Amino acid sequence: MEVHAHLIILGLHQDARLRNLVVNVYSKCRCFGYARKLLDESPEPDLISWSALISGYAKVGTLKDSVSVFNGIAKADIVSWNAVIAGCVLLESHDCALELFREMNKESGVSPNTFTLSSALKACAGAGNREPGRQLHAYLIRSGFEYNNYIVNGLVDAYGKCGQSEDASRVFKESQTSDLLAFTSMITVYSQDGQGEEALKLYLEMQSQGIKPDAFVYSSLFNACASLSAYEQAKQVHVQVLKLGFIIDIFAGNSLVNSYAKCGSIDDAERAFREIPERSIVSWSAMIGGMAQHGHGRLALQMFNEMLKEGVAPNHITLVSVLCACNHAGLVTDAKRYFSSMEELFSVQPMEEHYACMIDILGRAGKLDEAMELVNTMPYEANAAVWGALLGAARIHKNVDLGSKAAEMLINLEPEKSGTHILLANIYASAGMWDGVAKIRKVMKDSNVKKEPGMSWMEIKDKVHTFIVGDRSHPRGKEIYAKLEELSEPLRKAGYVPMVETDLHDVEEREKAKLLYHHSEKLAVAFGLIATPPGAPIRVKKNLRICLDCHTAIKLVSKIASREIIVRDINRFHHFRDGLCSCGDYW
DNA sequence: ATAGGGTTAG
Repeated sequence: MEVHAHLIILGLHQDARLRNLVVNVYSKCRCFGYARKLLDESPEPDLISWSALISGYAKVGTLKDSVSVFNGIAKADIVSWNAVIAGCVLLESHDCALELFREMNKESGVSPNTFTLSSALKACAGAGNREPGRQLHAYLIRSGFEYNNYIVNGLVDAYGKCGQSEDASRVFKESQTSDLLAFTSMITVYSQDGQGEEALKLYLEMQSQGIKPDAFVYSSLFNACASLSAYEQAKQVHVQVLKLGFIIDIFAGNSLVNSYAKCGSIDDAERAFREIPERSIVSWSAMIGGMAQHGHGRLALQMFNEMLKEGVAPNHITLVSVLCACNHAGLVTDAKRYFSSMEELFSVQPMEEHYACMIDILGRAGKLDEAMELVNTMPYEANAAVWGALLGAARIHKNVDLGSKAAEMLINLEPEKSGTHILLANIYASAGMWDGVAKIRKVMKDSNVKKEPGMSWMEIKDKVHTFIVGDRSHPRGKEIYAKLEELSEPLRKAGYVPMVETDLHDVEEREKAKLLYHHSEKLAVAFGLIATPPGAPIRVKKNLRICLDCHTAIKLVSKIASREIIVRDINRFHHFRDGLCSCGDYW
């Protein structure tokens, strides 16, 4: 403003070039009123000034003004097109950005450059369901922009966010880039796609090329460790960060908290949490969610209260975690209180997820009527999560009617999932309805639905050991089976009786008992006993829900062998210690 | 003058 005043005094404000410069200064200083007025009055406004104004409006969040300035330009040049498209992306109007991009290509006669394409790719990534597409990708190759770092990064990111990790990886490999951001994008794609091993491998390759990682890389890496449940790996990466002298930033810090929690160490998670200098709502949610998964319901609620005391407002995710904490700890009354007052106290309207969680809580606790009432009165159509919760409740409380109804709905919604059939078969079996079991077996055979094989993992140093039921291919297989044999007598004395569940495999009863004793989680625990020093905790991960028989057996093993055994199954953590499990047999 | 990567649940 002072500059403008000065120019007026000097009588120079009529000079077109100076005028435009002043407009730019105004735009940068976010004095858009002045900038626009000067431009409107200007006899020869230049495109540079208009573009600065377009982008300035977007940066303060007023897309309408940004677009209207753009629309007012008689003949837009490349920079003004780029500015308005980037503005749309910045404000997450991805479809608007792509629409403008199309219009530019078709009607304007202006050709896109790397700036335009970079924004267009980011719009594809943001829209999520719109992959870069053959046309755009082909254009990039034709135009020779293919190996530009911004473009490589944009393509990798867009393919990744659209769930096409193979395309992302192909682009990345072909580009042979050594750009930090492209590496980060590729590592992120792998870690979000559940390919933790690949993420860690690429991180090593990046280091061997002498590329210095930053906090962005580490937040993705910790996520990779979380998805692998790789405690030792997480620790190693954490040590590297500390050695590099980074003060962990908030994203990497949150990621680390989550990672330690998902790797089975809630204590390490809490230490990492306490070390975050400015904890955000994400930090608190991660910590509360972690405690919930570990079955520490009361502690999670304490944490939630501590958060409220510090004046941090919960969001919808925090409240899902809070309800989850109540669920895993069987705190029905608390859950009801939080659920019914969340809107009033925290201004968070209950969403589908909160309803699903509440229905799960009621169902598990055996309040099936209350659960159904909530299903019928909630403002949403019951989705797979809701029917899944009801099916689980029906299994626990042996309710055949509810179980078959829920299963029917689930099979319609997710026909490809085998778990539904299996759970329903379990319900029929526990009610002695063997013809029902046989019918399901036939349906599964006819529709080609295969039971997902149960698998368990155990990490020692930086090697992951995989186990499948009855598998003898592990290098120490003989010792593992010997260990199980050795345990069978003390187990029997402690009261263990094999619970031959209805298995959908066509095997003889005797075979079943043998298979049961060699379930993947039992193999992993036995391996843990022989491969780790006495007294060390044993951490196992399973891809499915832990089976009832294994749950009973591992409780007893924890006492017989004086070991803490931590099993992360598909839903939660089980901490076995001294003959008991943290889930209180409620899972 | 206009462009790139990361965190929490189910």
